[in-house]
Amino acid sequence: MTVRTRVAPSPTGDPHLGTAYVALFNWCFARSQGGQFVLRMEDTDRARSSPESEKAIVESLRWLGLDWDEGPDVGGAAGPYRQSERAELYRGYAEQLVEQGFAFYCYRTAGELDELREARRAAGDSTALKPSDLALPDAEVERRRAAGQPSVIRMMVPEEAGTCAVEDLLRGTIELDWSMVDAQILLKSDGLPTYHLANVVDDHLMGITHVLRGEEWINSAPKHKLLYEYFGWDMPRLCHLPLLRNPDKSKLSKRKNPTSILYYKSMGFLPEALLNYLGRMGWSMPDEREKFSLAEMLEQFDIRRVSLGGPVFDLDKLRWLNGLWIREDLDDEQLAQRLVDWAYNRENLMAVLPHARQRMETLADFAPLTVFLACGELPIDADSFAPVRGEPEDMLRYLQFALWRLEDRRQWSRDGIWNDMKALADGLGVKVKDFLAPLFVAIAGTSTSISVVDSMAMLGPDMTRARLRRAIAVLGGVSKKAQKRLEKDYQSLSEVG
RNA sequence: GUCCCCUUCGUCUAGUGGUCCAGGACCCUGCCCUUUCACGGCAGUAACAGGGGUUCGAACCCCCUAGGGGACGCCA
Repeated sequence: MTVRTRVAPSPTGDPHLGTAYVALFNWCFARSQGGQFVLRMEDTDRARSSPESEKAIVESLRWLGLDWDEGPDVGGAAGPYRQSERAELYRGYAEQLVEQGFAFYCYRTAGELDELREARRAAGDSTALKPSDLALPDAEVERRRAAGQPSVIRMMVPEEAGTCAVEDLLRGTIELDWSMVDAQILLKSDGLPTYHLANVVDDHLMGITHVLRGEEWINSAPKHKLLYEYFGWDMPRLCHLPLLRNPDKSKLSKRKNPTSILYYKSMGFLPEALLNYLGRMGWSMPDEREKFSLAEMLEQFDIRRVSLGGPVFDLDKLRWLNGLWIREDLDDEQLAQRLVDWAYNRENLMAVLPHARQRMETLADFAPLTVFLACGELPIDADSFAPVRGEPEDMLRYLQFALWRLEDRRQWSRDGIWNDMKALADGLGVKVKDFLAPLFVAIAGTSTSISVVDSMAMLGPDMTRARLRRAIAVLGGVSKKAQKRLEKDYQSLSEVG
């Protein structure tokens, strides 16, 4: 058997906890059955693919202690992404389906699609567009083709009433209504495949027998089943895992919770403990023990012990578990080494020193100056902002705008951050110095510190965003109403900029 | 709105018809240990979403309702 995890680089390049979670269960499942576990880099979307984000994911999984087998190299399976090669590969398969009558070219425009969906929705139907909805008169198709309008390849789907039965390892048979299944685009107008096509083609070429993926994919299973039938290929067995949740039960998301593995690393969590904790999400040891290594989990692994309710990611419990690992599994020698590797390494010191040295009169000045770089959450409260001049309302605005801007930032670099902050200050018509003042407190815990922009660059995207979020909360937060107004201001600011 | 999935303490969970007036862990509270804090030890608060069935018997099986979540993209 061969089990794979698709790893999808996020636009910001942060390796997501959910990816590690699914990878862990795929790993355990494959290994416990004596099978192969392979990775498939998912970057059919041009905007998401970058060597950096691929590297970040791969390194995070390695850091956690998950290893994988080298799968067959299907146009760059886990190695560097080779877009042109893969584009050709999928185009071939898409065109094959067109020839066989299982797919068709579609010249509809985005505006037309919106209208069609709106009409269906208004009628109380599902918004799934069927081949007949999308059809155009031959003459019109010919006209658009001649005019050089872009086209996509869509798959044929059943239009009559009925259901599609999908087998799930944990849930048994799931019946999905065909009315919900639209004529999915397989090949985009830029020539690249969508997930659905790439997923099916890759899995077949890689000889995948089992797919463990997030619950969010249940609804697209009929499309995948259909594609396997069209191609005449064997379909892998499916298993949908529950989704990790925010404290409010919604799908774990960056906006509400730090989700990057790198964040937890910089918060000082041990990889063993983080992996252990993920293994406790929706899964339990037969003897209910809380602390276990990956090897121990593998020893006892049984996919049927997965519980289906979406588990809420609880930082308190993770902290407790991490403490257990530190106390019970590391002697002083090992703990010292972990500390050095984590924060007090040469590379980190060399990065801060240029900023710290001007402010140092004794060596002892170094630690107080830089503590904020080596601690998770800053001990700040509303009073911490007292030295900052200006209205609390303005401070909140600055912090919120900075946060929004940095949430969109893809490349995390000192200069990029600086440009963002400068642009915001200019847009607001305030001095950069005043704009940055509350940020100092949020990031470093004090209004007198080394360059806040450099600090943010060193702390990394997730730690920076987390601190900004916390500062906003500490200052009383932004009410729903205020947020709406801020969003509007922010929008108009961005448009001008 | 339509479809799908899910539902045991605040949170993570054990539990697959009787051994459950529901067990463990985090959190919280109290006590002990201790020069402080923490660790550790002990104790306590706290849940089967609701309603109908099936059965001698239901947290466990079936149905309905409610709640939560997900999907409905030229994102994955």
